[in-house]
Order: sequence, then structure tokens, then C-alpha cells
Amino acid sequence: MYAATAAQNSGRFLANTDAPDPPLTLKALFRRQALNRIEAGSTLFLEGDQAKHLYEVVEGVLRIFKIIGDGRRIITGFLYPGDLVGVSLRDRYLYSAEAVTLTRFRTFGRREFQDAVNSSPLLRPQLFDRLCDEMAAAQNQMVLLSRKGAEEKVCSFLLARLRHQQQMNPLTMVIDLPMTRLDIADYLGLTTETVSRTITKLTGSGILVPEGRHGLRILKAKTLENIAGDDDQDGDNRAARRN
Amino acid sequence: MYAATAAQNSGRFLANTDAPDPPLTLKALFRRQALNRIEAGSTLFLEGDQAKHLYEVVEGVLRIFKIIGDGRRIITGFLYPGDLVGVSLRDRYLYSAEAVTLTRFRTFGRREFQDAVNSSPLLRPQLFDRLCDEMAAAQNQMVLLSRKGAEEKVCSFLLARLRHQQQMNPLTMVIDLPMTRLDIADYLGLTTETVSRTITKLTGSGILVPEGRHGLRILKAKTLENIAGDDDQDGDNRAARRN
DNA sequence: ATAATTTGTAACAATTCGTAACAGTCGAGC
DNA sequence: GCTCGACTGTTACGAATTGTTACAAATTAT
Repeated sequence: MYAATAAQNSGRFLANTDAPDPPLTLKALFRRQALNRIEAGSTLFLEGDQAKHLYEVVEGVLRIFKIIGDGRRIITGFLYPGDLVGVSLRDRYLYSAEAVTLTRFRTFGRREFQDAVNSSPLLRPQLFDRLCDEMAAAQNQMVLLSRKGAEEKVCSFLLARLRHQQQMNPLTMVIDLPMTRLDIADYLGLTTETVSRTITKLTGSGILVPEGRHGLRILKAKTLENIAGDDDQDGDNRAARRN
Repeated sequence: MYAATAAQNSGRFLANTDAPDPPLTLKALFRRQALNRIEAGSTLFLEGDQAKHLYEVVEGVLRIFKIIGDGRRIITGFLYPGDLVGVSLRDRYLYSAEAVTLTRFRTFGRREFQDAVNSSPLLRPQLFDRLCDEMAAAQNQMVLLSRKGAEEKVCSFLLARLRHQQQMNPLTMVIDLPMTRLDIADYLGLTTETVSRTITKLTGSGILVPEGRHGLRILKAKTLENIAGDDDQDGDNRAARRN
């Protein structure tokens, strides 16, 4: 498998990088691309644009969303460091992408990306797995949007955020929410007021307490889980299961 | 492109089909598989099952759905002839699949399928395009579920069905709805009553008339489009667009 | 024909929305 | 460091949509 010419991934300081040692992972593909940044609120691309590039979020948070006729906005996802944007589409972006916070990212030409993945038996399954995960997330979101009440929606969202942040910091019980209430509302199919009301209610129940401007400290994670009801199985949540 | 050995697609009656002329399309992959059938209401597979196979619907309609804790059901999609089921998942089914009507289908081992696609530069982009279309559909469904009212939901659904049936029969204005009101409700995030109410209202507006048990004749397709509001753009629907 | 399922209608209830007023936070500039 | 102003978030309340419950009608299955 391609005797190491220089080094796996390090030592690429001689500008002329024309010997493309084949990357072993999707992330490695991006690693040589220049790092760009956009300010909070700026647009990365618009729905319907010719999809010439795709992006890897390195730092910050993006929102991807669709707007329908009368201005209603639907945020179909938030993207965090490590996520790829603009993969699962044919030739035009299906959604717009904006920075929630100052965001650093790497860019890759779609054509080149497709070629690279297409010619690498290692990369192909990685891409496929990403698409599958994206699909699974979309389906869970459909469940949330169509059949969950406001409290369940908010708890599901908070729980997902908590889990995500615990991947990096396993002990933490504090959720950082860089997006606004409007963003959260448009992601959960609610209004800002309902999001506020619900968080207030959860605070009143002692499930969480606000911590700083954009932070929430989770006090009763188990209760949060129970309300979120994210179990894919039949019975009730966790405990309490006899009729 | 592989000189035709026997015939493109016909003449495969000698049982021993061991010379695997490489299929040019995904559909061709399935064509040699045996045809199975399941009765209306029967289960093809369950959410969480080990995903050993994938399926191509040949005739009939399937519903794929998830059930959450207290029995709420979410139909994430209906599958019609030509659709593949069980592709975009890692190793367990993300949803259950049942037959809405008597359904004929072909089965393929997932392992073999992956191998076949993986080794064919022709098949790979076809699979990728299918996944992208599936993703696009999921996102449109998120829009529908999170921000559309009952009337918009029903009209969007009916319009999609009409378009689908016009692909086969371009002139028809009659929609066949083999699924029950409950199925439709669980697909649109409504209740059967609301679906009924809405269809009654649309009938009252002269937009459509019931035709037989499972049929609806569309009288004002344009109006249906306007209510559905499925345009991905900014302004109002189709016409009327000057401020 | 009878039973079971599905669909339709109506009155009522519940949740979420929409509007509005108010409070809190952050940043700019003094 | 402080004040002002803009933006974001919170709370309250009336309104609207959809869900709930109940029942009747229609269709299909036994």
C-alpha cells in the first residue's frame, strides 16, 4: 500500500505538494486545504447555488436551513467541528448555510472530492457511513418534528447537545448553546416564546439551571432523558414499565 | 461497453446464470433475483433487525415507520415500484417496513450488494444519487412537518402523489391512495380526523372530488400547488410576484 | 348477514401560537 | 467605568389550530 514517501501526515512544509500521498481518511483529505473563516451571521452558501465546493467545519457552528414562500425558516441542522457540509446533494445546494458563531472551515472542490473518494476503496465506505448517519439523524428529526410536544422537543435537543459535548469533555454537565432561541425554535418547529417557556419550566422543575448567557447546567440528566423519550424501543422510558 | 453476450435483458431462462455479466444499472442488479410477495399488512422487517438484505419494490406499496415509547407511530416514507429499501443504513434497520397493499419485491444480500456496487464505477454514482434524492426528500419532509399547517401538508402530499402517478400516466388527474387515513396522518404528523376534515374542506372548495373508495380526482391542480407551497424560492407561488 | 374496520362529522379540550410589554445582556462610545 | 441603544430573551394572555372524544355511516371481511 504505497510505501510511505515522506511521512503519513506530518512534514509537509515544502510548498510543492504535488505528490498526493493518498489520504486514509476523509478528514485527512481536507487537512491540506487552507483554513478559511467567516464571521457570525455570514453566509457560506445559498440554497440553489451551484454546488462547487464542500466544506469541513474546523471550529465554530453553522446552521443549515431552508426558507419557504412566506419567510418561514426551517433549520435542518447545526454543524459542528468535524462535520462535512455539502456532501449529500447532486449539483445544487439543498439548503443555505450560515455561521452561528465565528467559524473556521476548510474548502474542497466537489469534483475533486468525488474523484478522490471514488478512487479510494478506503474512503468510499467512510463517505457511505457518513451519509447513513446523516440519514439516520434526518429520520430522528422527522420523529421529533411530527410527534413530539414542545417539552419533548426541547429535552431531546438539550440531551443531544449534552451528549455531543460529553464526547469531548465526558464529565461536563453544562451545555453551551451558541445559537439564539430563534435558531433553536426554527430547528425544533416551535416559536422562540415556546422555547423560552419550556426552558423556564424545566428550570422550575429543577432539571436544569441557566449558567451564564448561553449556558445550561443539567441537574437531572435522567429526568431529561425520560422526557425526551428518545428510546427507539416499545415500552416506556427506562424504568416504570408495568401495566 | 461489454458486447452483448446473449441479449440485454431478455432471454435468461437457462437456470445456470453463473456468468455474471456485470449489471449496468442498480435495477439490473436485482433483475435476476427471485420475485417474492407479502400480503397487505405483513411485515417485511422490523426496526433494529440485523440488516442482512435490501429490497426492491416491484409492485405494490410499502410503508416504513418508527414507533416511539408510548406507541406513537411516524411513517417516514411510502415506497413504490422501483424504490429500494434498506440501503442507507449501517447494519441495523432504522425503521420497520410493512406492506400497505399486496407487494412484490426482489431481495438482495446487503454484503453482495455492497460488493457489487463497490466494484462498479458505473453503479457507484447511481447509488450516490439515490442517497442524495433520499436525503432531499427527507429534508423536504422536515419542512413539511415543522412549518406547514394541516391544509398545506395534505395538499403537498396529494400533489406529490399526483406527480408520481403522472410519471406513469401523464394525463391522469385521479390519485389513488392505497394507504389508510391513519397512514396518511402518521406520515403528515396529523390525526385521521384532521386529514378527513381537510379533504372534506378541499372537496368543498371544488379543488377535488372523491372518486371511489381510494381515489381522488383533482379538479384544480394549480390551486393545489398554491396551497401546498412547495416552491423552494423566496417570492409567492408561481404567478403573483410583484411588490 | 353480521362483525370488524375504516372513514366522516361534530362538540369540546388542550397545546401552541401570536401579540405585546418588559427585562436582561452586550457592545459602542463617551 | 458608565450610559445608551440594539438585540435577545422572558412572561402573560387571548386567539387559533389541531387533537380528543364520541358516535354514525360506509365499506370490507368473515
